[in-house]
Amino acid sequence: MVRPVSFRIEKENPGSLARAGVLTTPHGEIKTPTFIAVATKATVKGVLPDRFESLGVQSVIANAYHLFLSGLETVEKAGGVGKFMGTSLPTMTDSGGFQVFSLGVGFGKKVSKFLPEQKAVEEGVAVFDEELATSHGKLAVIDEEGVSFTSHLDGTLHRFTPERSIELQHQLGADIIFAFDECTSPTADYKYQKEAMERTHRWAGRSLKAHRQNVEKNAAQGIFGIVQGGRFEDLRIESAKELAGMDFDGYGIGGSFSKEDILGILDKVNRELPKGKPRHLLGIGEPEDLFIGVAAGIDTFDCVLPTRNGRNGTLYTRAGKINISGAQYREDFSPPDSECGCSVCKNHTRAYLRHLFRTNEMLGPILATTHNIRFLTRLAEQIREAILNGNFEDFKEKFMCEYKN
RNA sequence: GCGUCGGUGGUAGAGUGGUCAAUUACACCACGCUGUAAACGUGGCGCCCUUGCGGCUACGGAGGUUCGAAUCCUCCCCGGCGCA
Repeated sequence: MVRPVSFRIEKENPGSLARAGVLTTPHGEIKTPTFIAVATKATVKGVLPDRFESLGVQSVIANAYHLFLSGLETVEKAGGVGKFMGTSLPTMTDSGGFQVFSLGVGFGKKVSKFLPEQKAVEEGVAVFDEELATSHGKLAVIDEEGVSFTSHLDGTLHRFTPERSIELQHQLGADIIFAFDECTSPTADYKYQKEAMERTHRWAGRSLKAHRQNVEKNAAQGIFGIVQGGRFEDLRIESAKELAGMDFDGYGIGGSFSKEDILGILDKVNRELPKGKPRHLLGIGEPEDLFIGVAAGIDTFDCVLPTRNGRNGTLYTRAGKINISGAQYREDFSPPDSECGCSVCKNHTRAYLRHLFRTNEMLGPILATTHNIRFLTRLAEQIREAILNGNFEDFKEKFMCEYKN
């Protein structure tokens, strides 16, 4: 049968794993490399859906955990997350695995290890030790079958299993869904990392099976597996090999937290994955990351930074990031980025954006986010062009030379 | 003119004999955010420096009481309110 999601490589870059390609989905093609905008709760915060195309956004990724907690039924009745949002672009949903991590370790960078205790599961009913969870300030506890967690919104108890996550993602109806994985803390020790990775592999198998068994959804949605293994090279390679042996439509690289972490071994991971299938780097997407990722064989990226930074007043420019509320921009009547060409750069000045942020006007975050999104999608477009023209290395060097941060 | 209440750091506003260079908020300055519990968070915010449980100057002004005052007393200046 013809799969709903397929990938075609147009051109490879000699000397690296970089390639330009086309990812085909039921809702159209995605030209890669590209940046996927994050729409966690069915909205790219601050960006009107009817502007996606003019901003070069080819696809958005929503989140099963967040939409499960609010709006699931509505989204399903609306005809899926894309239709609900009012966009005809291809969509993706993340499985919620990352939330297990962020809720499990608490918020912020102060990560701690998960409780490895095996929670008994009887007759498919979750046994949740609330005291155990709350005593550690955590909202989630993991066991072999899945994860029990309390909603960060109202404290209600819920349980995700690979099967459940896939079911939710079927209801959300995105073109591409992700296997349910366990995203570990980057500081987790080898033993736990290995344990979590092996569990993720088992969950990957269950996720895949749950998806393929649903004939209708299997014909309408593609599924990506997620490589784990933390910062350990051998685990990452083992994970890639293991996942490569499963019949996924594409792969996500998860659990990456910094350039120091996964980006250094990314190419080794990607060499183990099927060359002809798309690779998505989950959650990573600073400008420099795009170059590193693409060179290591990544096709698509998603990252909250362009939107979050936009809301918080940080703008991307060719020369690096700037904090627009800085005093030095008070009378800077130049555009955010002189070469960007987006509607914000065409019509507005740094001084105006600064003014909007200082006065707490909602248009400030909106304009900043709009520009940031365009900055990333445009950069990806330029990278794609460079690959097609055979001058990826030159473009990379030129950009990195000017971009400071 | 009499009476009364009040004058604190950019602003508002705590403090009402020592632990006060002075709570807090806002403003201001800087920085950070990487599969979004984030339109959020952290730090700074009198001056000086060899940056220290350091020095100096400060709570309208001048004096005084006291070991010690933003805090008590006296006079002056300024403002609100009331009566003339």
